[in-house]
Amino acid sequence: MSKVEIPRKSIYRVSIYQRCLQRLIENGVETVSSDALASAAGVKPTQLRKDLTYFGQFGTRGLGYNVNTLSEVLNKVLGAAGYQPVILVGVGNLGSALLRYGGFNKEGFEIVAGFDIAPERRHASIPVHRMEDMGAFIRKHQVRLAILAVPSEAAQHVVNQMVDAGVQAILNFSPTVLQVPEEVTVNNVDLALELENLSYFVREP
Amino acid sequence: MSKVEIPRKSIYRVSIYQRCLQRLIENGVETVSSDALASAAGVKPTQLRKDLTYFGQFGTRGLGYNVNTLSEVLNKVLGAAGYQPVILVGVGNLGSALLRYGGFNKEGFEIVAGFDIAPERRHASIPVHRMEDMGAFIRKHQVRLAILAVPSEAAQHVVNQMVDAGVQAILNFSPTVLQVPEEVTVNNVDLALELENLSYFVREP
DNA sequence: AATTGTGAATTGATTCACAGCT
DNA sequence: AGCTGTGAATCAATTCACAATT
Repeated sequence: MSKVEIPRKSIYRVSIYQRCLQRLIENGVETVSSDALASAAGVKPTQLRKDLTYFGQFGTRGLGYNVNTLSEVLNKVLGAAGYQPVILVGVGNLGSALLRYGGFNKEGFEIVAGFDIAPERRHASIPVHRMEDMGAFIRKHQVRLAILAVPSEAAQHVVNQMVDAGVQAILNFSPTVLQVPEEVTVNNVDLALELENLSYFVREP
Repeated sequence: MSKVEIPRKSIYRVSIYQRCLQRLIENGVETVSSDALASAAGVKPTQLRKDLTYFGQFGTRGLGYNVNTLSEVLNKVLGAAGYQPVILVGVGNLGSALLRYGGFNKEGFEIVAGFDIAPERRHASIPVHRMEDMGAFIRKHQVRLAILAVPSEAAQHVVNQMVDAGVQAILNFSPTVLQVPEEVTVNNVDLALELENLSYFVREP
């Protein structure tokens, strides 16, 4: 078993490196040193190198990394190679704001459906279904990834249904701590909390 | 100098504790143990206690914490006591989605104005001004907190202006690494990255 | 000469274990 | 008896320092 336990933070940073590489490709750059790439990503070069060693050796000593090769490798590592259907559950204030913001629909991701207790909350670009149909939909379309934006009270209940139906990863915008089995991954994004947190750092003149 | 260097993660968690306390208050609970509060917040009780010691001693041995007292203390600690005017810069796709989502306007925060290069992007609830007027506005209204949702290319430039004018903390939704002087705090929220990151954890059946 | 890859050292965060109050 | 507060121990992440490679 090669479970060497890769730190979650490393995986996070790999996504950042990936984005920087994309920009380099656009600019026609062919080779990049750990030094240059790290500074673009806002980390120390040793950290970048250490992060990469979790996945293999991709550089050439004395030279650096081939931008295209590295980008392809990281793509594979991140599993971003294939297509991922995504559902968005909770099409209220925040949910529909997230839909309107198109940023999720890129590079292999597609929000294929919304779900809400009040599905008349219709949305131009994607169909919004009734909550009761979520489980069946997940199973039918083999959805593995879900965005959750329901009120806190409903969150845990909805998550249980999702997980039962086969969802493996959840991007959670509801301000609650979710209980999930350990094979399911949750990324929490708590917008109000982020703002609140900042006010600690605002000090008087 | 009492700079004991409080870990940023602790401050983060304090915001979470605060939210759990709020719920307890609503339910009329008067006292809570570190054990109970920690499990509500999804952390270990020792961690909660350790976090609190950075700010003082608020509990009664053998009993627990008084919910009201603790909540007030944490409020003060987080600087959330007063009123904070907030500006939102970049009223495009994401920016206006964030405005529509009302979640920021609570507990002492108020989004007082938006700024955009194309200010005709008018928005029902708040005035959207021209970008050139941002600096003056920040100075005039003593704005210390800003939400940034401009395209990556523009982000650093806008941030420089903000910081010059006196902004001390930025909630950054632009997918870029921002360069700021060390007295300025940035919280990054990169929605696309969060989703991309999750796909690493989605494994085949 | 430049730059990667990595074991060792360091720094930081979490958890333990228990003394100290109530 | 119950629960907090905390120094000491452990665990995890980062950074250093340098050998290996082109």
